[in-house]
Amino acid sequence: MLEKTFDPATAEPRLYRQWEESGAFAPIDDPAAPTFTIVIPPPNITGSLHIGHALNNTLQDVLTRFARMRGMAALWLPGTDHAGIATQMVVERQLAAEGNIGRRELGREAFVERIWEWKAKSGGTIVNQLRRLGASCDWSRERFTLDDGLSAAVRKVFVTLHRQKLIYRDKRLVNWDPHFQTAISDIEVEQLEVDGHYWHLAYPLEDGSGEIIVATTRPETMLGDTAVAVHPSDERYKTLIGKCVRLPIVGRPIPIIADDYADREKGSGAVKITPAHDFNDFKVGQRHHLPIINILDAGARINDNAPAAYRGLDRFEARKRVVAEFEALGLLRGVETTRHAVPHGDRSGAVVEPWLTDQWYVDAKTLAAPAIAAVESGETVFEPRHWEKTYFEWMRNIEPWCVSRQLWWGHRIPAWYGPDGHIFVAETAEEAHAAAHEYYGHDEDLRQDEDVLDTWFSSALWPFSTLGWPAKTSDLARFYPTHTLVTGFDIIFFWVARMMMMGIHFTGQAPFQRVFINALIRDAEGAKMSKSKGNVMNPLELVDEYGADALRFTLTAMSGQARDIRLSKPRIEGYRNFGTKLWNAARFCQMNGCVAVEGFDPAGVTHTVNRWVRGETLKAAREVTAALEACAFDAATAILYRFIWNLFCDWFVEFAKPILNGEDEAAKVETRAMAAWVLETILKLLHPVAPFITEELWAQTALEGRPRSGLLITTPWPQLPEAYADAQAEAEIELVIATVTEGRSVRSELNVPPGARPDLIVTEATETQERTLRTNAAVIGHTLRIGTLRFEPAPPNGAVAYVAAGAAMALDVNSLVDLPAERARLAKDIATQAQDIDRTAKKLANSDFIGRAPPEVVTENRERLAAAERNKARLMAILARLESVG
RNA sequence: GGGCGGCUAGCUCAGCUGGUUAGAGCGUCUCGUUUACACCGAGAAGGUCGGGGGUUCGAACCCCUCGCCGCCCACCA
Repeated sequence: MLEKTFDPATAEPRLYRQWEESGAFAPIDDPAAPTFTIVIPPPNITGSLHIGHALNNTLQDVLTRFARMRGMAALWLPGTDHAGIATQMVVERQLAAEGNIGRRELGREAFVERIWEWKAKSGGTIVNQLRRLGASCDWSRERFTLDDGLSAAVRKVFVTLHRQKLIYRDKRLVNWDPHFQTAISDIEVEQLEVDGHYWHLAYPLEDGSGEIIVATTRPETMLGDTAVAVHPSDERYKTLIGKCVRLPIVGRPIPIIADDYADREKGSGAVKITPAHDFNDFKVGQRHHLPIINILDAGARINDNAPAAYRGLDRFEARKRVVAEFEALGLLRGVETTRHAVPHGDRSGAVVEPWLTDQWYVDAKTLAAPAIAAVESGETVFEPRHWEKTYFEWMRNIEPWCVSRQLWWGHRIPAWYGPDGHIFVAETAEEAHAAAHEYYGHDEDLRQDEDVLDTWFSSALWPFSTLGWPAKTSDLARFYPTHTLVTGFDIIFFWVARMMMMGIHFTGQAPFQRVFINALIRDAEGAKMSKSKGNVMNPLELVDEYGADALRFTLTAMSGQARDIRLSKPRIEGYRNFGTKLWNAARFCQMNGCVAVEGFDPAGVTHTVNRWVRGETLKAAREVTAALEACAFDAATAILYRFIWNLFCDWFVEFAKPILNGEDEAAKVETRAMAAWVLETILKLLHPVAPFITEELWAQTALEGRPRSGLLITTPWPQLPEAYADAQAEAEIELVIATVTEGRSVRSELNVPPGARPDLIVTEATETQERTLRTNAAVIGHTLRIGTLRFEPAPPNGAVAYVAAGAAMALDVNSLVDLPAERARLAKDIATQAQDIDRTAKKLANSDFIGRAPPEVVTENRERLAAAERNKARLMAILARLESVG
């Protein structure tokens, strides 16, 4: 016998172990089976499961389980990301906390060794947390972006792209993070609005004939100024073009140049040019062949290119000093406060500096073209579609991707330098040396590039590197391209776009057929969850509190497209209750001997209730299937919820009761078998979203006397024949339900005592309706709690009439009736009908409507009007009689 | 400055290519120990679909416009 409720705490770990040990997570071997592949967005090894992961991975699991049950070779390939900066940060912090020597003192090799040790101990945390959610990943294929295979893939890609001239070394301005002292890519820069100042500085003309005023928010950069630019057609400055100003503090003469970049509307119209520390100025500098004077070191302190007094000063200190000195020189011409955007490193939070260095770049523009085409052609489809715009927008304006990082944790760049600076790019040191030997004609000492690659470089290869590429493995042949990628919009640029580029370039095929972009989870107030706000919801705690299924169902139900999800506990609680409801329905079935019958064919059932529920089950199965195919997760859960609670529990189980307690043995046998069949179908349909409770019920509602032969996780998905639909049964049960629903409403509004069992007298009904009501008398009797069901031309005195699905009937509540309440009820019903008549009649009186609306819509309205008029007349008659009696 | 998404019941959200009386869950109110379930059952109240204009026989849905809210990209003159 089932317990009263499901106990997730004990059942979940047990069930998960069972699944894992059964081998169900691995794709089936059948070469004929179509494949369905999802590669997990690899979580950072430093991470722990947050609610966003919970959503993202739940959806992946739903899709994977769905595909698996449909007989596909379903592979959900898991793994983790080495997360360069994040991991290096964590271990550095740990070193500091333990009072150890720092990274630099420790040395590169020892430090990296230290990270591997840390990874061995803590790197598996998040993966184990995924198990608690029920994630059915094929753990035997788990990968890590820094494992040997993936590292080999990274080297191969780098070398190949270099040979194709799609990776090159270049000296240009990069976004430099002075905190981590590494270059970062454009998209790792976050523009933050901050309060700042706008200083107006006067630069005296060299010939003493006056001055020119420039405005800046970064006065310290003037130490590296090499020109002042004005617009060529700016009358104010025309005569100054070609002259020089003497740069205050520095004393260097710099030219006044004409360039379109200068905006006459902004500031004074003259702009200082610092090619070494501003992206726009850099371009101006190139156009005019200006010297590039770098005044910052890697830590963003002023270097030796500046006057001695400034050397070693922090940039913000230098800023104050420059302003003070201008003021002292009488050259400060004004200060305004402003709010403006300042670039920050997304990891460090430090203000990023444009800085001139040598870095490795990927020619993203070239790689992007086929990646754009793949989405244009529909080879890869974004879901929801509008994200394609975001993708296109970025891809069409893509800039070279800086992939080198001055870090230690990551893929070391496979480039070696000879003594003369010649670069040998090779997959191994041996190959590099061989190439050097050929180049120099003898052996030479080579020095490997110190830098590592951007973490996203290896992530970009994830869909094929994890399947064994560059080797031509059977996995690669079988599971690539993958089917669906489920991820957040925040990494469309970082990850999705780059996987598209690399995937197409190296395999000729886009890595996914479909990219499903899931929503962002916010708290109940709509605020983004963050540790500092203290509004984070820990998914593991929610699993502890409500069970994994409840959390999964909630996240799935709320993952409507293109929308933030506001997660709140009452919602999760509601879905926990839903599980309990199902559990108890199963318990009811069990108590009534509703056990699956071997060889039972629902096609053969004869009882109306059973034919009806068969058709409804078909409908639900069809709709859930379609919804899951389309990633309409919210629709899928809504259908399941309604079918299970509002149809199976509320109506079918109630209808079954009188049958199961009745005398008709044949009907009992049939209904038991049918109830068991519907329940089994429910368990299957619900399994992808709520795997634990369904698997547990599957086991506990085993065939009579025998355990199940297999687990639900690998049980075939319901594929029901269209012939299960039964319009006649549907119409009949509709009448029964209307009879009961309307009758209940009458009882409630007239305050008929719950215990009273009034007779129900049917006064007007078609022959079919009469037959239906007759055959379902027991069912109506039980659900509406009436005495007898009779057919008489007129209701007895004191009976309360109502209309259900066009049939007129009356509840004989006699002395029980509350007259004023009854009058009010009738008046309300009449008003509703009158309103409907009014609206419909108006529509039908419109000749345009008759002429232009489709005929079926017109007919529909005619019928509607007739029905409403009939109903109104009946109700009026009843009211009149009531008045005469009362 | 460019772009995207949203604005529907007290709250959170559904409403497909325009077509009956705009739905659900939660919350609220009334009633209920009917042997699956109080993590339950029955009933009820509650909405001028952000404002305005237009197209149409007909608009929550299509077009224009305005207003808020959120986000992305660009912007350190």
